[in-house]
Amino acid sequence: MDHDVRRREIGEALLRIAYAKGLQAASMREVAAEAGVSLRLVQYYFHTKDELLVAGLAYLGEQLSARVESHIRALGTPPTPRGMVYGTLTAILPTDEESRRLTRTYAAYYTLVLATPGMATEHGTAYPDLLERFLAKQLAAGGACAPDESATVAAGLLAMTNGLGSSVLGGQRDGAAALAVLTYHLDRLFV
Amino acid sequence: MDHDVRRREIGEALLRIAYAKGLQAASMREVAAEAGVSLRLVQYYFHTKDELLVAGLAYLGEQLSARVESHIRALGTPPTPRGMVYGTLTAILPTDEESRRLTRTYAAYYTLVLATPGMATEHGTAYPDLLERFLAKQLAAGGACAPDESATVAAGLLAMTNGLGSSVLGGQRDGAAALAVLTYHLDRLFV
DNA sequence: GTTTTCATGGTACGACTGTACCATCAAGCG
DNA sequence: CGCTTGATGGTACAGTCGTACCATGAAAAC
Repeated sequence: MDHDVRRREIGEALLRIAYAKGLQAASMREVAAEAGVSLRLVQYYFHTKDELLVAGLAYLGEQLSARVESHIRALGTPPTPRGMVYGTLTAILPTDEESRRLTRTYAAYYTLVLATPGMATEHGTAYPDLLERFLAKQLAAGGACAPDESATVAAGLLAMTNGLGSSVLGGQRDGAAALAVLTYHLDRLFV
Repeated sequence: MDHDVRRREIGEALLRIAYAKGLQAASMREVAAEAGVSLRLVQYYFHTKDELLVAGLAYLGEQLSARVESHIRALGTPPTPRGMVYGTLTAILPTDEESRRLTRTYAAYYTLVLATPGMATEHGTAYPDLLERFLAKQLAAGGACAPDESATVAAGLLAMTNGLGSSVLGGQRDGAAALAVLTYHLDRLFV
């Protein structure tokens, strides 16, 4: 069987466990059972647990960026700057099943990433920075703020979205309420 | 020796470990060593590990709210609504040693709280909600926004602050940059 | 056809983990 | 004085963890 396919299957099993029970519940044996393979196979395709965890984070990053892209693309043509910003931020806000899955799984990785310096930087999670620059460009293009302030506004907006996502995951409010808060602030920006 | 004092000592040891190495590194033995007591004593004062973790979270919550209060009080009299908002939000942004300690330790608890439904609600962390209402009142009093929008603005502001805090902890930017983003948005609100 | 390589299974090992159990010592109380 | 109660120490137990080791079958290479 194809190596990459197998690795992905096992990686997805890890992400399912991380989503449902958190990373601390993700032992090698648990992942093997979830993927329907033997413990030895998990060891075979990922020599060590760290390798498995890192691969899982990479898969998750792929899925997240794919979701953002498809969300923007679904806005139809031509996408206005306002639509780009709206589409990007709503893509990473846990409002539907998929985004809830992605954000919650990412949250499961959060403490691990914090406790492991260099995990985010080395393994494909410079993504927030990229997103922020993209947002800044769209904000400036849309005339939502002065060009020299776009970076600041973008940073604030992305941080707000992440913070709202956390509050949704924590049960403080539901996705609709979070979306309302976000759109209120977006509407204030775009005239 | 006083029971409460002992419990607090051990709880603080737990928080130190959570801050430095994350909660997953906080075993009973590790906590005992950090507190300079025997494993048996940790068991004696906290019958189970869950009890210890919950107590640690409670201590952390105390410290966080104490920090917010003292930060507001340090603004001098009379505190303006703008000062209240500014003081509250900068208190929970990791800009100095103490706030970095508090937020990072809280972040260590984050996944545990998410994975344990009812942990936040049952054990003294309805705090975000309280904070949000307080902010909303100050925003309305300060004329920063229409009274019927103050809840939305407060929610957005608190979410932004939390998101900025996450980015600081994740190494995406430093505390000063986060503070700059926050003050920019606050200045836009208060005339 | 033999041999090497790859993929897979099973299992054992040592190091942890949380918790339970037993012993000891001091203090207070009858 | 004797006895109970609270505080502490040490340690054992059962389970789980990541990882290493050995075996086997199948396919491919020579």
